[in-house]
Amino acid sequence: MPQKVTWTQKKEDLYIKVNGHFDFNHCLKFLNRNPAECLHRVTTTQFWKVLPLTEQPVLIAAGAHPKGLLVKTLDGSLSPDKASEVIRYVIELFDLTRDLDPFYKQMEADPSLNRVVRSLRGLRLIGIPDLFEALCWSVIGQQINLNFAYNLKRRLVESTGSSLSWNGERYWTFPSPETVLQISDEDFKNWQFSRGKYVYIKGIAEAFVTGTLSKNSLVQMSMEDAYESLLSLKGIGPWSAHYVLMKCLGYSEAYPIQDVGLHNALKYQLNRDEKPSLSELEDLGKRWHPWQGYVTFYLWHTLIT
DNA sequence: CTCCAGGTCCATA
DNA sequence: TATGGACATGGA
Repeated sequence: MPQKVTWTQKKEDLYIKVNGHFDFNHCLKFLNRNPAECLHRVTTTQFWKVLPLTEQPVLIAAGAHPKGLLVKTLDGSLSPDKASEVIRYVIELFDLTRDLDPFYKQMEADPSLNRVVRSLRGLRLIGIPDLFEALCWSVIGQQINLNFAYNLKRRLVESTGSSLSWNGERYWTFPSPETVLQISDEDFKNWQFSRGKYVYIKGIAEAFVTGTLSKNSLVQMSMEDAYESLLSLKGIGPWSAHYVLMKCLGYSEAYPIQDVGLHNALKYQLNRDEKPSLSELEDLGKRWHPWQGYVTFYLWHTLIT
């Protein structure tokens, strides 16, 4: 059962009350894990981002507040429609409707990972609410190290995305599918994308533009059907499909079993010399069901230096 | 120099 | 159905 989230508005401030476990600092640490991140900014106590809403982008600064989150919108007045869109986006971004009690109960019985999970209590799965962005990011991240991936994303976003300046800082949004389709292969090459990556990304953009693909249609399917739809896209394999199911479509049981980060984190946390085998990963996945995605995310968090 | 990074596709047998 | 190579680049 999803957990209830309530909120109140005072002028440009939105106070979101989170029921259940929530630790903003654990979330902030994950959001701050790479200095080359270009789609949001993290300061000591605040998370800053331009939200890509339907009418116009809105810059927010979010910080901890007793029992929840205080979201300040920083540019212009906040109509009721806009406010509820901001709320919806923030709820998805921080997975605020998830009831974590069953997850914690289940993991308490897990002798190997209960300490890790306990140490990150209140961490929620940080999502990528925008499906196009999530798909592109999964393609960009394939096979290469994360630092390089963040640089590729940054070159793409800072060359073709939109930006908004506030108080001397510039905030970017991910380019639209239409914009991505206009990018020349030459540009992608100069940004050091492999040919595979930009062909896949353009193909995905094409699927959005032609209406073959939309988040709206995927959320109405079963997880299995959504998985198959994602797999049918060139460049989206099992890892990417599961990545998108967990980061964008809200499936806590999505399980990117091929993920190298997951393998390494398990190796360390289980105190092994080798990475776990595929069959062991499958067994672990069965044990964690339906929280494979959450466990994976918690393990990713342990990799932050 | 070799191997590995948040994999995936394609050719070949 | 299964396996090998290519892909771009940087760091260990």
